[in-house]
Amino acid sequence: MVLGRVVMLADFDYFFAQCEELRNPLIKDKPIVVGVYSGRTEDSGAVSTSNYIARSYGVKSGIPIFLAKRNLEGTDAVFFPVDHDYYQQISDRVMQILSTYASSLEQVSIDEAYLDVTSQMEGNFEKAYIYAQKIKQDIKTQVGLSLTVGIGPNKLVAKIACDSQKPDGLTLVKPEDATKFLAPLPVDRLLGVGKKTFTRMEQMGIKTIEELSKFDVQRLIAVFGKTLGLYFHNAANAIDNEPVIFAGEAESISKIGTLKQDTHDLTLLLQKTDELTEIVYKEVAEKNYSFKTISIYVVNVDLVSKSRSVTLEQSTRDKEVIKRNVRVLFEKYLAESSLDIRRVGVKVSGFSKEQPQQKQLSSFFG
DNA sequence: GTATGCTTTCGGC
DNA sequence: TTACGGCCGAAAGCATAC
Repeated sequence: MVLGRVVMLADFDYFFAQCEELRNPLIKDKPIVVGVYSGRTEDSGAVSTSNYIARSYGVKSGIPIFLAKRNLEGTDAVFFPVDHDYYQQISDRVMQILSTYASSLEQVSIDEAYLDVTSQMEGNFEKAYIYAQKIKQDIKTQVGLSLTVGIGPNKLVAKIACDSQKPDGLTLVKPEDATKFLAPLPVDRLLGVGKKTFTRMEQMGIKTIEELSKFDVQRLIAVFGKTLGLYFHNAANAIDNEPVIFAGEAESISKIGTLKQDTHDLTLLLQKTDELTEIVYKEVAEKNYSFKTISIYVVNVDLVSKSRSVTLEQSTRDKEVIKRNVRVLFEKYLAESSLDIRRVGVKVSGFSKEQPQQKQLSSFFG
């Protein structure tokens, strides 16, 4: 007999800021802001995460640090630069604990993971609620962090359940309630529905997931193609068979940095990207990857970002190949755009573990 | 025509 | 009135392959 799946999404609350609270519990009642400082001026940078007290002042992820300071003027707010190594250590600990509760764990980011607990629950959703409370309590006791859990018959429902109540939340959606739960939500809550698709669906008279679920499949297929059309139809009907599987290594490695001064000068730009390349290369070499695609990333003075990339004929693991291609990409880019540049980045992707492909003599004789 | 792959942009955290 | 990170995968748009 095949059990219906029981899937959880565990998502740690305001993770970076909560880690700072953990390190220094005395600041818990204050607004906390964790930000990335570019080093250009005292307060140049952006907010990465803030606790809920800071959020009540409109201080949220992505806003400039100077704005956060202005909003929090007169409060006893505390500001921290991101300490990624520390957050990673905490993440490793909590993920390790979570993994003991599941048959499989799929980490989606530093603070988020899916758990397949079907066999632990024997398919029983009543048990799952108690089980999730136990997990939350265990993490609270062992590590001291709060998290939000969504439970559903698959990843899709678990994710949306999780989003529905934060922080320190626990939302359970039974299989028989799943379609009812999704019905009133706007279609862009579904993975795969971005701005363009949202607009297209809107024009077709589809705004809610319920409307999408009732829409004729054949017409969906006619508009979006077989794969996407079927996917949308299933998702809207709370059907999702994506397994919870151990997520492999990252698909790309990149490094971005803010320049001391805005510039359009190739030599100055390459000076910076060479530094970034060294760091990227070090990580790629440590992981023993070969890579096939090299990209540059540019943020102009107007804060508009652009990227350019090349894909090589053959994968390589050569640092000089990165530098050569970054140079060529920048030469081209600078000829196209006359704006001064504020930030630059280097990215490699298209990884393989093997040595770079080369014609093997043995194949001649095989 | 549909699927696949590559490039660029978008958006979440 | 200005001022503003870094990283990732998803989405979108196109070209080419099947």
